[in-house]
Amino acid sequence: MSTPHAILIALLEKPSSGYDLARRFDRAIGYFWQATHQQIYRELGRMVAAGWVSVMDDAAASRKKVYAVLPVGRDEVARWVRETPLGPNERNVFLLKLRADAVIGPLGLAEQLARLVRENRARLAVYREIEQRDFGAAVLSRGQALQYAILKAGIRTQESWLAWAAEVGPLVSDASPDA
Amino acid sequence: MSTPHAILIALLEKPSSGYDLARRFDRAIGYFWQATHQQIYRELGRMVAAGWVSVMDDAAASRKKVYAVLPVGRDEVARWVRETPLGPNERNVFLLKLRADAVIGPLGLAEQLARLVRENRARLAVYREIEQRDFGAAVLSRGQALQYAILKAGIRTQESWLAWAAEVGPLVSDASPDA
DNA sequence: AGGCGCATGTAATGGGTTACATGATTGA
DNA sequence: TCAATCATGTAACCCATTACATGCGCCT
Repeated sequence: MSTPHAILIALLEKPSSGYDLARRFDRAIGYFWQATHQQIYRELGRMVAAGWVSVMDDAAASRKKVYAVLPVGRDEVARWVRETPLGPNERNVFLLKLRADAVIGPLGLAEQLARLVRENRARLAVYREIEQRDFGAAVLSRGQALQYAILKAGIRTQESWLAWAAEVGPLVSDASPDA
Repeated sequence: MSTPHAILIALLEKPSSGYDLARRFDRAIGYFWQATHQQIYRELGRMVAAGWVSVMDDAAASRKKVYAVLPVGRDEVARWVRETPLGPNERNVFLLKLRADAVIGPLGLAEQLARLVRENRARLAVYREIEQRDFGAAVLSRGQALQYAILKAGIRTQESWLAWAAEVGPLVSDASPDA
């Protein structure tokens, strides 16, 4: 999932301490992208060394260090979003890139989305074939019914994601809306 | 995800060689549960040592080793399905357990499914609150629209999974259908 | 005075990923 | 005979997970 970039993006949204980051990753953020506080502290250390983020002692809470993304780190996020190809099945990574796109201007995600859509459509077609071939019978045994249920989980997931993708498409389209 | 148990269950469905297992994990199976051939060979070695599976040279293809699950391994699968609690967000692990349930009799998954349903309903409620609180405005900026899209991905996922769970419920219910 | 939550870290383990390696079979 | 696929493995690295550790501040 690329923990460092997930952290960078979270810091772009709001500069935070390691502790606060850990809490954010425990809450809403953590449903898609997970990181423990140990990973967070380790990556923060590395990223400070790399010059991607800065550290400052919090004025209010004495023993708190607030991390913020430096321009170099911002560029690194943009580079990662643009250049790192998405594996199949990496929808949550795409969501992470969307988050980056929401914070720092448009990054041209249309092509990557289109690719995901193509792959997921293809997978859905495969599932549909299996469905017709293996589960066409009127009566299924318990085992078959369960295997069918597993397949249906896949089918539903694909369909629901594709419907979502159709909605987001316009938001990441490179062409201006009314050109 | 527990690679060893994923392999055991795949072997229960069909005794295979390491190579064939790797191919199965590359295809349909691998959409939910992934394992490279190196992991597979390592785990097969361990499980043979543990007495969970047996090895036999394939009669047809000379240099092929066919692995099959022994009774002890079968019991281990049943134990794992029953006793290992599901973390939140481990829906694919539940699917893996369903596959085990499909191969070796009913294993009493109703309770675990009910728990997942409760958790996912709660999460959906949280998302709905965020939706109303943060995205009620008529006009959203580009960034807000994208953040909303990310939230909607979560909402859709929850809804679609809950609909699926409602369908599977009867299949794993412990009570007999018409008692 | 003691316990709990805050806040930051270190250390060790185990598993996943990648690269490397070998030999046998099949088809062009 | 050359390349590609089959089939099995070893080795090294990196990362995630778990456990351990420390000290401050607040509340009772």
